[in-house]
Amino acid sequence: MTSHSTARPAQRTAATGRGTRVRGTRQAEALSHVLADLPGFSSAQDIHAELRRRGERVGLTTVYRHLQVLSEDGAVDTLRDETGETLYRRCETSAHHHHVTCRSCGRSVEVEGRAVERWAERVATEAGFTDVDHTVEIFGLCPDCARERS
Amino acid sequence: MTSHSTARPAQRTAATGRGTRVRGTRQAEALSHVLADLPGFSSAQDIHAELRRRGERVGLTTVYRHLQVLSEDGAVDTLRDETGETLYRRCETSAHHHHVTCRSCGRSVEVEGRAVERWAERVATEAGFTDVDHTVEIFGLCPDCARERS
DNA sequence: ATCGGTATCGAAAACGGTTTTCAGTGGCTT
DNA sequence: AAGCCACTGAAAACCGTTTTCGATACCGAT
Ligand SMILES: [Mn+2]
Ligand SMILES: [Mn+2]
Ligand SMILES: [Zn+2]
Ligand SMILES: [Zn+2]
Repeated sequence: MTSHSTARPAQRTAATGRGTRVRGTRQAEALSHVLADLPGFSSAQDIHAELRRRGERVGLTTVYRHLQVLSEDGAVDTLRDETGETLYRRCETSAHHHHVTCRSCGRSVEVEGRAVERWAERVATEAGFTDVDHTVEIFGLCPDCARERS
Repeated sequence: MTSHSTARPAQRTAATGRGTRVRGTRQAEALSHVLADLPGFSSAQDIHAELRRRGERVGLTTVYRHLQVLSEDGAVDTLRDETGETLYRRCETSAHHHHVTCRSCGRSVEVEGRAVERWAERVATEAGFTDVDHTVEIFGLCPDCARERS
């Protein structure tokens, strides 16, 4: 994916004053650009490192704070890697979906499937559970990493 | 860890014909009993607390160590809750499976389903990924907790 | 421009689960 | 009895993340 997603619904900040968060500040803008460029899931610390590489001066605390808000707003997806570290990636759709993620480089593809949604709902109901929710993550080697490994 | 690459002769507990693995020590035995009694996923600290409640003197470090080994051996299942804490539960089958877990009390049911296995494999393959793996967790309210809540 | 109020920043400290360290203990074999 | 060595556990380290709190940036009002 190329950068510059432009056509973003835009957060009325400078426009209407009392704006929603994110955007508006130099730090939020810089973070937004990095997120638009990173192709896969990255840790907060990796994102912070990328900001510094670009010459942006943003505190790690600020990175964490923005990622948390973006995550709550559904603008970024999160997942935990095997070490327990939280990884972030810009979200491309507002619909419920899951990810196929490369365990080597973090690149990921958003996928959806009624099959797994139905299955989750069914087995939970059969077990007598209500208010059902689920987490599904698929990991593998992306084409590039698989090629590089052979 | 004390690896020592050489095969560990620590299998002598089995030599006494006592049964499955990890055993032999007072601590391992006590942990085994607690795991057998706990009906759902519990944190290492909860398990440690339960041991103390029963009057067993076992160090928290030892609890972590045994749980890690049991987990690697497939004798206990693990999952991470929303706070990132690792939860443990005795595993009842050696076959690949998933869990429907109560987000209120931790009680859980083991389930399996070819539908979700096939779906995961399919979407990953369609995305060009290889060496595919997946994690699936279903959460909800168990009958008891649902009743209690209304 | 100046002032004041408020949202945001960020370095440093705190937090909390987990792992590592390392001196001691105790079970087994000889 | 002696020795080997896996096992133990209190204390410290680890490390990602959150909290604290004084500093700074932003903005409207004067
Ligand atoms: Mn997404
Ligand atoms: Mn499965
Ligand atoms: Zn890759
Ligand atoms: Zn329950």
